[in-house]
Amino acid sequence: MPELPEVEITMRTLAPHVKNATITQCIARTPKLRWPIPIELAKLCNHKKILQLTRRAKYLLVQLEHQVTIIIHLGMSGKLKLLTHSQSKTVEKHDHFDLTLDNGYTVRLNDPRRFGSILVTQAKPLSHKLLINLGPEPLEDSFNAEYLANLAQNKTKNIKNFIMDAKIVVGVGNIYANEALFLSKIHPLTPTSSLTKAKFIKLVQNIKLVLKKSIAKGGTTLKDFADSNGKLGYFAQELQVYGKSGKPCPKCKCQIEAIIIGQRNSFFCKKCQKI
DNA sequence: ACGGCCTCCTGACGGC
DNA sequence: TGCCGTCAGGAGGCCG
Repeated sequence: MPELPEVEITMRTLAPHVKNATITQCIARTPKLRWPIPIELAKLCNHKKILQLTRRAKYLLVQLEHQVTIIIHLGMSGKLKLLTHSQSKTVEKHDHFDLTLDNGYTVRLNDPRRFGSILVTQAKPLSHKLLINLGPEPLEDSFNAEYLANLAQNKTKNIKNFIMDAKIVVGVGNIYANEALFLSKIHPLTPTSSLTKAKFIKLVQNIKLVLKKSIAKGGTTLKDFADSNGKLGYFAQELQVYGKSGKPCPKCKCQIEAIIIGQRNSFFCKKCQKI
């Protein structure tokens, strides 16, 4: 299930197959995912050429000619499948939405939990209300220690929720937040404002590191993620603390602990990660 | 303005 | 074997 690396991999594997293709049909089999699938979507998209597939945070942007953009979010369980037209005749459970292309392919959204979304806009996609208030991309230079330290002043909340806040920085989901904090030797409950500049430098480095490593490993993390070609990712093998409660810390061998922070499972080593 | 809690939904898994 | 409770990778919205 998609965190940023999964969405990035989906974009990279899909882009070459959809770029310059023309949409011949939009099929919505489910009226509502997280939000209703816009009624006007087919009318806006049919017979338009796909200029580009890009990503902002965990949103995929299918940019069409004439200033139309389809905004796709995979939620917690969404996958985009790339199918040939003959493969696309078999519709499986939770196949909610199709883009049929004139080049022989169909892009299909399968999303068991239906937390994903399909939206469309005729304005600049980055000014869409879901995108306009997002923080910087974690892998871009504008996300750096100085930026983070500046925002951290007077912030009472804990560092884990802080880095998972999309207004601060996008794309740091629960898994990668846990991993980056472990590598930075920062306890997840540390009050944000009490971190030193040196810790922010480490933290930013490690957020970038875990995301890049995960992307390089074919994206992914957990058991049921597959990219749009159905290939599984291998980052799960690299996890140091996520999901490892009771197991020995890879550095000091004492037991990894699990606590709930902001309703999310959090894993850390209390010896290595100090407040 | 902000932080924290709730919620949408299905499937997988563990325990009895 | 099967039923039930619990938990899951996201994130907008609402409440205090």
